[in-house]
Amino acid sequence: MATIRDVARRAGVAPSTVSYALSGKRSISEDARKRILAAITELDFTPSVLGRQLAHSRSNMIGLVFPVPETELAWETLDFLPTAAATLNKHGYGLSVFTGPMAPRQILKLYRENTVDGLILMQVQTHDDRVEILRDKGYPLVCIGRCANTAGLTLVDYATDDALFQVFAYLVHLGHKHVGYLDLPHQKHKEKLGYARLVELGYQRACKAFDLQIVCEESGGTIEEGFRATTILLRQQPHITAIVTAYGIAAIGVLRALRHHQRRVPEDCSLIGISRLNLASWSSPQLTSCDVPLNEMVRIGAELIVKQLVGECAAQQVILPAKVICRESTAPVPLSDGAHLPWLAGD
Amino acid sequence: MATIRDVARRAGVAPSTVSYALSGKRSISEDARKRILAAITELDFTPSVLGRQLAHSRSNMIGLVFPVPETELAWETLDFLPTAAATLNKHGYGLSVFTGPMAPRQILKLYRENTVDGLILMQVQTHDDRVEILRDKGYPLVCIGRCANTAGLTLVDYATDDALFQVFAYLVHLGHKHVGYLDLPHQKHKEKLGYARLVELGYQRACKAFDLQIVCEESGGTIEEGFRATTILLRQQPHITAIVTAYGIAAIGVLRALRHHQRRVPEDCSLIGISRLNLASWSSPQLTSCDVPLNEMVRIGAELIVKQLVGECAAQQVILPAKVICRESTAPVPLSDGAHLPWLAGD
DNA sequence: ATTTAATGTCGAACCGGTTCGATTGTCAAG
DNA sequence: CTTGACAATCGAACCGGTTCGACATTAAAT
Repeated sequence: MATIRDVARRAGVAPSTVSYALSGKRSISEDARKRILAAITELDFTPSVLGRQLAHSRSNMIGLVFPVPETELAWETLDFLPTAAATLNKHGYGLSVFTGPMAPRQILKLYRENTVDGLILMQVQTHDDRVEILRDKGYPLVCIGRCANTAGLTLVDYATDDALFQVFAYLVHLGHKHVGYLDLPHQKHKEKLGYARLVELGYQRACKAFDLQIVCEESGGTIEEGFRATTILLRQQPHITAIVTAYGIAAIGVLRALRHHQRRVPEDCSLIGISRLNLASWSSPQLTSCDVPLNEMVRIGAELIVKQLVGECAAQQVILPAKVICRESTAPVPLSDGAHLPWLAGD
Repeated sequence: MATIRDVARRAGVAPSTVSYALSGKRSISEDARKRILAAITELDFTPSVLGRQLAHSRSNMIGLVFPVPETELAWETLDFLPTAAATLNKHGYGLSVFTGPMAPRQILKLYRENTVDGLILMQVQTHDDRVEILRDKGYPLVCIGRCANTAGLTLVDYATDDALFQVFAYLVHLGHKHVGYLDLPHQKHKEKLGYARLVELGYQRACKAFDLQIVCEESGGTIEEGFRATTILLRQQPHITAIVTAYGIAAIGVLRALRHHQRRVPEDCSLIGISRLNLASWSSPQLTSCDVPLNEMVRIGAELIVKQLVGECAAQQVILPAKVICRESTAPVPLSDGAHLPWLAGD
């Protein structure tokens, strides 16, 4: 493979001249430029990125770090990955994917050994060591999600709290009074995912604002858990006319449980929550929900990390607004006395 | 940031000695090793990967190339991406994601400028320029999927042809006679996806082997297309008791269309095909299908590309076997005369 | 005519590890 | 007492671009 020195020799100039001809950082005579371009073509020269990287001590790589999902399928979609790749490529950066639970020192190492120039960090926790350390060192960083102390951080998040509030508001608007709520599991709360904290906040705001009879049951983030929790809810309070879940894929389990217990959705029972777009629109019936725009969030995150590296912006915090998207899983509270539902016949 | 020369000075040895101490490629006295390790700790030294990369002319990066899906949601899942990342990391390589339609020269450039040491290429077409060129140059490459001429290639694929055959065999086994088939659209055939060719092969094998009345309709790979095609199939041949689709997400559209036309699945009409695991198990009813083990395929692909780079293996071709996974969307052909189906009442 | 400025080019140092050949020291075999 | 083999270490070259300071040439300003 030809090097810049080969090109220089062939064109009868110094290597530095070739470099300047390519980068345009100094002016070059038309004559020299022509000879250099010819030499490049003849030698089929492609500059290696490795030399540049070493000279600049930069890898031009952005890392995207996200932990392994609890269950293999819990990621409703990962389409934000190609989105991130495309966005970064557009700006001359590459996307390097890191997965699995990474200790803070492993993440630090990525910067120190120049594996990446910056990171996009997902699944940020309320108190996140990784964020603390990186902020401390001043390494370029964009968080997807919020931690407790966001001072000086660049982050992109979704108004999850407002989403949950809106979900309840929408049910109230439809006339529902008896609502089942699939709470996030204790374990999640303990892990203190930023997400979980916001869900809790929105829930409590809704409880205060609306006069609803809410029954609660903890549910993990799997189909099975959604099924189990729904079954318990229905046993506990057969009168519920709507179920709220903040944990995307568990909604599938809720749908199954409702069907299994002969509740039609949405005629007998509405289902609403927070989910990913494709999960909501692939299921039958399609789910009315606040769709988390993870794709858009990561796209913005990618833009922000690039801006940070170019140094053209201070810390920014972008919170995307929540909005209920009406699909097929919600309806006004049933007017019927529920006579066709055998378990309510005795009422 | 401390360099290897700083460490050497501090430990009172030559830089090369430090390098050897770290790599173990030459023996080092216990005394020197101790001093070097101490110096590393004191200086908080982390070797930069950039120097090593330049010295070796290797980036230790593997690229994963896959085209943009035709519609934004056509990727039922991308969970093979974290899988690939984890597998490669385990072997000391990084995963770099490339997306969008890449011309052969762009891909060539990735190697020439040392952006990647090897590639995993997805969505391989029957006649694929990219593959031809890379094979020609002898660059390390693993294909996910098959092209026509696989000589000298390392690839991982799924026995898609056999999958399609088994799908029909299973329907025959259940006693079905009138089957609707959602064919891949012409456009796809023209693009000559390796996948499409195998589907066609399996379909024709099944047509020959079984005595089935098959009605065919082309369908794109979207929910809407699946819905549209199914509607046409039902109009064309109301007697069909089963539908086969090879295009994952279109199955969702089929389910919707069947419900819309008052066909219960699987009581009135079975649905079966080829799909991704999570698509099949998230839908209601869960789909009986041959699950494409894309995750496993990519994992194996990652292992193979590493082996290729280490040089410890010749070209290998791995074809994962197909198997029908019975879920909820298939049943024996209905014995009833279909009297409850108004459009068959006149029969 | 002389200073000043701008343009074009070169050479060398540098980025941070890696590796080869040479050198020195030590111990055992001849 | 040599000679040979092996262990431990050093110095220098190298990987392939980038960039700074110096220098030469030419054009514009005084």
